[in-house]
Amino acid sequence: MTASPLATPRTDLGQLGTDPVFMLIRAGAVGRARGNEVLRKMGLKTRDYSIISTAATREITQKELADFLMLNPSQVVSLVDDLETRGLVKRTTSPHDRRAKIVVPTAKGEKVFAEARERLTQTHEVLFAPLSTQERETLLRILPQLAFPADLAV
Amino acid sequence: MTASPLATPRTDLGQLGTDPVFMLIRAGAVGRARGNEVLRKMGLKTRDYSIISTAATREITQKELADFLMLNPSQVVSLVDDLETRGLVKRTTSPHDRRAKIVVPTAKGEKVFAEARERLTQTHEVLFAPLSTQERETLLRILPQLAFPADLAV
DNA sequence: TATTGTTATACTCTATAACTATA
DNA sequence: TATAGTTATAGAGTATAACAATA
Repeated sequence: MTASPLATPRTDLGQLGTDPVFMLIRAGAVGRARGNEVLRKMGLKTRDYSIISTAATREITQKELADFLMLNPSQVVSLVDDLETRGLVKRTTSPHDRRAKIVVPTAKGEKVFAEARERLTQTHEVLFAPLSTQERETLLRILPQLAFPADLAV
Repeated sequence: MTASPLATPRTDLGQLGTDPVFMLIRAGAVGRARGNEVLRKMGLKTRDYSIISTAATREITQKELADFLMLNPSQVVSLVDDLETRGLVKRTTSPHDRRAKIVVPTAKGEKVFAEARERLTQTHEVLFAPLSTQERETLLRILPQLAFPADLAV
């Protein structure tokens, strides 16, 4: 058999191997790849999941989704269009601001969300298997500070 | 003034706010955005930096770069083409395998790398400012395991 | 006047297939 | 036969500008 492409870097990572941002990006890419893989048979991508998941647990407008998920507003439009066509979410006009559209999951969307969430949680077991319980706790405490920096936007 | 788009999520993150992979992706995106911002005046992106940085500290072929950076081989071709045109790297044929091209930084490339590295290190000071010394150490110990999983490729 | 969502459009990034030269 | 690099091309993702409705 041929060696894993990841085996070599593991022994000699070079300068980037000490760059925390590079590793955050790569770790995220690994996780996203696994997520897309496991969601594919549901016809979803992690991007879709991020919309449904947020809409299912928070009242949120498209503008807020764009900020939260670091997407362009026009991207949110087409993502929500697609999810709406598939009957997973619907748009409702905000009672406080008739310009804003609140994205709400349908009953079907809730089911899909629950299943997708379950599948993704299983991938986490694998992804974070190398970490001790304490390391996982530390990571969960650290990440929000890096993912949502207090100082202004990105 | 208007509130930061990141202020709201900070108070109520919804379900994704507890998803470690989502936060890895977002933290990486925040870091990359800051990196691109600070490298822009050098005419570089973090993608270019990742090539130069690795070539400057390791003997590496284009194929290995593709695996290490999770890029398509054809992407590496055009990235290296561009860097070579700008006189920052050159290609040399591997003495062990005449198919393989080793990417080597030029003297100019070394200088650019050193300056870029300095600039990026400064952004890290800001990005990781919220973390204690111990948290930073833990993070640096954890990340390689997530970024370079032992089990096969992505 | 400014903002949300929308549309159209351009731009960048990524993936696929076919080719060459080497192995 | 298989692999590294290359090329051409298609597809997916992202960014920009203009507009209508609303604030």
